[in-house]
Amino acid sequence: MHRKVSTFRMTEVATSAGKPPRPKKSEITRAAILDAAAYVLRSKGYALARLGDIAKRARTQPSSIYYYFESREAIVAEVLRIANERTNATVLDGLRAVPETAGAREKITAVMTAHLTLVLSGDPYTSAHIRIFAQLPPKMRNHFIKVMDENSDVWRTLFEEARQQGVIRQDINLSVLRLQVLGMLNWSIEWYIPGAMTPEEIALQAATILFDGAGAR
Amino acid sequence: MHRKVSTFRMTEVATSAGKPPRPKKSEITRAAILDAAAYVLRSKGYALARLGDIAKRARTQPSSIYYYFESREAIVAEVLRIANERTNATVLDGLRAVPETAGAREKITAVMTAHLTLVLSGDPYTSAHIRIFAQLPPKMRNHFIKVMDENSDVWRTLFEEARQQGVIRQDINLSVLRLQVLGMLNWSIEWYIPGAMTPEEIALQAATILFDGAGAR
DNA sequence: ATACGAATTGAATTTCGATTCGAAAATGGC
DNA sequence: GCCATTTTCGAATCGAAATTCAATTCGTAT
Repeated sequence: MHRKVSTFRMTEVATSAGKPPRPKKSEITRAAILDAAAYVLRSKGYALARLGDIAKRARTQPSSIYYYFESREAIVAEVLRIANERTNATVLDGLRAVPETAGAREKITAVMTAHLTLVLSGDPYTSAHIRIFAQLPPKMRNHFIKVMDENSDVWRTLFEEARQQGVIRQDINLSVLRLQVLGMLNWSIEWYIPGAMTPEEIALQAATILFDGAGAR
Repeated sequence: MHRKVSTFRMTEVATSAGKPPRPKKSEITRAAILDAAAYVLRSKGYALARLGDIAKRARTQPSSIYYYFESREAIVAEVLRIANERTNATVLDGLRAVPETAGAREKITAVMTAHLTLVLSGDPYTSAHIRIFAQLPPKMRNHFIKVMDENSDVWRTLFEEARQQGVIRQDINLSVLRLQVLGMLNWSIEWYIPGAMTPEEIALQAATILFDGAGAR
């Protein structure tokens, strides 16, 4: 029953005749349930995501889900945890892809592109996160507000760096700017339709607006 | 039971001894229920907004609500209808407040300020609308997508006007720009905390970014 | 004061979906 | 093939909330 993920199996390999045998097969099912949950949460929202829907999509039974998770809430929480993990990792990857010596503008553009691409690529975890966040039970919401705040250190740092380098004007409030940019990016999930423009192009336009504005020179 | 709102009472006044007496008292209760619903929807989200919560806040009983509305969904739909009505009216008012002869930039700034002020003033209808929109049952959602699309004609027109006047560069996709701006504004409901900056200041910063960018000149 | 429609109510009903549970079935090592 | 453990499943259970309904109260015009 719902093993804690943190049971370090690695150590077992060394101690040969360890008593607790290591599971492994079930990880697949567990992952399938989470994937299904993310998908259903994204499309139906927190309210209408039934355990039945999730089970069906994961090719299992509602009751079977309880072998892996404590409760419906626990599934949602895990989906969100993974979403944050992915988002953060993706953003960091995006940042690593540009040379350390690059200017703040280039770095911010890279990070914006990475973030938006993840969002619009339809990654169910990230999409679900954005979609249902506002609808969470207060307790869970507060928890993840903390998590998200920690993750936004990258952004904060980059924007400050930009100001240091004189890339961003003094009369702009940095915190608000950061949140406005994230709003511009995250809200796109509400209107984006694949086909017309690629996520990259949209991110690029957002970055252009951010730095140069849409106004004629 | 749930009278159609459209019973024109005005005509009655003239015909003196009209048979159908005009209701009036109940309008108050009906409005109270809607206000309460908007409030609860905003704070708890679509999922957790119980009829009981709404009734309590409206100082009535869950069962009483059915005297005024067909169902829970009907209440939500009416809240959203009003929200759209208000948003649209507010934006139009904002636009009327600036002289017809003003430039597109000035007009767009006015409209952005009007919209954001309504959103951040905490108007429960507007806030509820933004918050729960993504969580609606598909059928209702589709309906309101249409409504919102019609309402965004003002925005569309203004942005096109701006381009005509050469205020917005050619390499910017107008549709995407409009949606990005709305994202920047609407998402603010997720992070705004009264006190630090006024809605007007935030709108102004958004407009500045939109036209001039945050980048140093 | 009375009558009559408007409005409210509390109790009963219904519905629906999460959760529990014990019994099977699959799996894997011997 | 057999045992022990892991995993699945279907049939109840439970609870919460929406909804219905018959009875009552309220408002007001006469």
